[in-house]
Amino acid sequence: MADISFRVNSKLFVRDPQHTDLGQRIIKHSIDLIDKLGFEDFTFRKLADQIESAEASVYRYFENKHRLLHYLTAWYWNWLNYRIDIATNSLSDGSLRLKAAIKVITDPKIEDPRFEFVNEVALHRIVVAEMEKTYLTKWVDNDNEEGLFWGFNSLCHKLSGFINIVSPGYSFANSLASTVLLATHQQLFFLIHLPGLSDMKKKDDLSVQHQQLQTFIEEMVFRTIGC
Amino acid sequence: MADISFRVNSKLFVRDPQHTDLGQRIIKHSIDLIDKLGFEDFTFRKLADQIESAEASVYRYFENKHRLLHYLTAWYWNWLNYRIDIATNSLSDGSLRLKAAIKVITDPKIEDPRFEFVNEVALHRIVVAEMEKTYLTKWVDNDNEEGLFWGFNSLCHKLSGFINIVSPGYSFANSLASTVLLATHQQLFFLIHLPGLSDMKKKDDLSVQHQQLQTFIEEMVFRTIGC
DNA sequence: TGACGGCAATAGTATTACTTTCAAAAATGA
DNA sequence: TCATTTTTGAAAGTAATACTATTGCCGTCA
Repeated sequence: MADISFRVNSKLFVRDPQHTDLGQRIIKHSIDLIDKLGFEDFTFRKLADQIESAEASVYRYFENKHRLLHYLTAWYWNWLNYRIDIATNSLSDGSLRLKAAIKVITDPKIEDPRFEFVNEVALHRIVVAEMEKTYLTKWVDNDNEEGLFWGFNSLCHKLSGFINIVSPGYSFANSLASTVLLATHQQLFFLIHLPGLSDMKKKDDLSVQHQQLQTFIEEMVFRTIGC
Repeated sequence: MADISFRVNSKLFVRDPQHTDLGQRIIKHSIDLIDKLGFEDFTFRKLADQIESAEASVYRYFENKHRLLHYLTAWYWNWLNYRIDIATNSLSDGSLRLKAAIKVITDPKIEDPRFEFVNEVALHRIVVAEMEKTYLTKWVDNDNEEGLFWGFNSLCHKLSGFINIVSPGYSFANSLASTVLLATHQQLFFLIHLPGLSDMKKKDDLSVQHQQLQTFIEEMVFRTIGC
């Protein structure tokens, strides 16, 4: 198996967690713990207990828990970006590429054996439930200057690039792309917690839900840009 | 001037703030303070200092600051709902009604003299910056059971009702409506803080920005539902 | 051997969200 | 108008949290 890892913005961490045993345990167990407790109830103390280390040791890898959330979501966006590359690089037709990208974004997430210490299924749940908290803060402008949103930005621009190839005259490719990325995850949140805000149904099984989601998003994109 | 007020879910407060002097001061100054400090840095202690009252007194009106945010956002959604009613009740054509509703949602917000102790311009900024925090919590399921999202739900269903009149066969009216309501506010956030995610430009003046926003949303809705 | 990086352990700080208690003030109502 | 009830203010207290600071140990590598 190829030994791959994403280059994430070094501002996201104090010390790169990918290169040490403790760092990898921090990533792995923080995903499990945030998924289990929710981000608010998650603390570095609880994480340290879980990995049988000390609170101060976690702070040597991440400045605070907010930056750790940044790191995890950035990793997720990079992962989607990478999977879109794989799914689209053999396709030459613009519409097919856009369609393939939407499929990667809306498909149910399964574990990716290429990344050992990341549970992608749990991480996807975290992104659905907590992602907006990366930017709904008073630090958003500073965080953006430091490039902490590079992963999301980059994915967004990949999508808007695809959109503009299919429909060069469309004026709102970035807005549509960001709306689509957010809506995809928000609709999954609504489906579970606020079902009146979505048309997908809880009772349907996962694959049916995601099929409906894909249809909703695909129709919205292709009709909006005029195809 | 007509003395009107919205009936909000009584679970939103401990004691109805609309009926007492202290309650009205809490509403007025909490809007100003949250707008100024952001929701995280806003505390009942600071609010009490501002209105020259006591922290415990504020707790007699709202169980906690999270419920106060619920109250303010619910008020905002009710306000939009009410203004959509006014803007559409003379229109009989479905497309025109939908268009008018979108205009109310995307138009710049100005102060509404019908509501004395609410600064709608500041409240709109709060909704743009903090709204998602009403449901991105571990209490979301309980809050939903208690009907705390009734205001947003109701607005969403009004919009999806309009959508279904224009296009009865469209299957995702609720999802499209919720996506539109969120996207409208999120794009305004991006425009200010993460401009790479939107196509509206900071340098444009307010009315141009909102004109672009309206065009973006209107195109998205009408093309998606097939008109 | 010894300098150094990495880690554990402990204690400590400032802030926050919220509660409790009690007395004073204001509104109410007979 | 006077007694009663309700509402408010003031002050203190509690538990949890996010984060910091310090110290000293252990293993590695020059």
